[in-house]
Amino acid sequence: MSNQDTEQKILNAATDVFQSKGMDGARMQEIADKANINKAMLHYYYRSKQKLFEAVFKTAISIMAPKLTEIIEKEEPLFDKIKHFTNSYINLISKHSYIPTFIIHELNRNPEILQDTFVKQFGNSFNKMKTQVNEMVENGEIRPIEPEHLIINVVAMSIFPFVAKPILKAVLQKDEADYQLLLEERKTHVADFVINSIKIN
Amino acid sequence: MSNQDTEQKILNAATDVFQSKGMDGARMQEIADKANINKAMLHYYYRSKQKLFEAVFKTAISIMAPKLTEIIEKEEPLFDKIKHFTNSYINLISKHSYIPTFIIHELNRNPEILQDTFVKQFGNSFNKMKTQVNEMVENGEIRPIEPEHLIINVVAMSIFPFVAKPILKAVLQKDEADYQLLLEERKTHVADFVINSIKIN
DNA sequence: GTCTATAGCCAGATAGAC
DNA sequence: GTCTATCTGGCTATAGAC
Repeated sequence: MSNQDTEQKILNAATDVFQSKGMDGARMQEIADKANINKAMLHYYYRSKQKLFEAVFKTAISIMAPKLTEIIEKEEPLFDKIKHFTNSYINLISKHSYIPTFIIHELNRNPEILQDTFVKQFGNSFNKMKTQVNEMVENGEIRPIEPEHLIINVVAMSIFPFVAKPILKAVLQKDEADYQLLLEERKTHVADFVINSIKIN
Repeated sequence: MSNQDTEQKILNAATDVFQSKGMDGARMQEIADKANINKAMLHYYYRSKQKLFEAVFKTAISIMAPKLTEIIEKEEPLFDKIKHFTNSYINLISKHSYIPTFIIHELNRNPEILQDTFVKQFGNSFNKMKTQVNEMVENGEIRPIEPEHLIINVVAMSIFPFVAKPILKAVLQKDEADYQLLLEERKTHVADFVINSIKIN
């Protein structure tokens, strides 16, 4: 098998295991088993558990971050932006549902692993949206709101149902299919809820 | 020293370590050091790491759950309920800021550890609020909304800023003091935001 | 590049003296 | 109840044959 295939198979297996068990709970043996290769090969390709973890973490950020900056940076009316965001971000997370909890846990363990590049990129995109919101408030087009709170609200309502899935599933007494339905509903519900809150009647 | 004091000292130290490192990342030695006792004593009082962890997890749930059910169960107008919830729940979490991330991570690792009692208690309280919301919608007192989405929204906006603190602090470029200020603002902001969204003008 | 075998370490748990 | 010393198992990592 070619180098690249093996390397990719390892990264895929490592992604599965690290994202569900976390850095500390993950076992190199389990990753090797999932990749159908020998444990020694993991070290041959990635040198150490730490380096393999870093590759997985970096990939996770690179899946979540570009879409986020892309949407809030796009030149379009605020309400459209909000609709696009909730729809495509909830869609994206549905395909990678372990990532948010993984990122949150690992970042709480060790906040330093956040890359500068991501923070700066987001900072720039967010500044544009800040201006957009502030201008609309000044022009009386929407109710007064701090852009920071607005974006936290949108992101929180989009992501939280994924990270709190086990507890929400239990207390709302939903099976897997019902919970998936609820997540689907949120693609439009969250946008409507936010727009209702800030629009002038 | 009395049994109870030692047992409590151990539980406090274990809470610190488990909540910041997680079950897998926690070390019995570190807990012993924090409690200023011998490692063997941990096993004398709690038998195993697993049992000590369960005690910590149970305590964490018992700190978060009663307040939650208490507020949503109280007989009072919906808007007051929302205001009380965001204010006192954000206040409570501020005093135990590691708990939400801890619960979320451990529940994703192993969803079975959720106690039945908590789920049932919450289920009962939530049913009352459900009726309240549905009646207000039918009477045209608030905009149409599914009670489930409403409660997810309120809880998400209250808790998310704590679990995503490292990433939000970085991208919003806030130091610790500024971030605390933002959390303080959310006690009223979240309630206002929600009420604006559902109230009829 | 891929495997087997093993080094070396570290953490949870316990035995046993006091 | 509290300590020291130690057992035991499991895990990362590597040496070395092919």
